[in-house]
Amino acid sequence: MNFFDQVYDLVKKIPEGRVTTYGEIAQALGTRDARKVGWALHSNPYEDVVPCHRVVNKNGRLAPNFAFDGPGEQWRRLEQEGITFLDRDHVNLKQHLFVFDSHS
DNA sequence: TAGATGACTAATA
DNA sequence: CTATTAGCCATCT
Repeated sequence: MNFFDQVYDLVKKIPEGRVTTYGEIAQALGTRDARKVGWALHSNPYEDVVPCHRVVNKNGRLAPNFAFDGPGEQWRRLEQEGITFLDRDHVNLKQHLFVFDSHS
């Protein structure tokens, strides 16, 4: 089980209408490097398997909009799941942040 | 092997 | 809130 698979496994566990941060995933995996998480999603997102659109940075800001099918695609998917936004690029973390129980 | 890069975070201004 | 710096570490060249 590589780091990548662990990341994908966790991301797949994020329920609909929820989002989480790179830092949360990193900690849940016993590391502190959120960059690795970002790199994992960038490298092999297992498209249609891993809901990477539910992963945002600590500020609630979406990843670069061009990281998916097209600009605004991440936003469209999230809104469709019931996620509320502060603006076009920021999800309402306060309401939708999902935390893994691995590190309490 | 070394240096640059990056879907990040935290501290500081 | 933004901008800058530093820390982090796998991957790329």
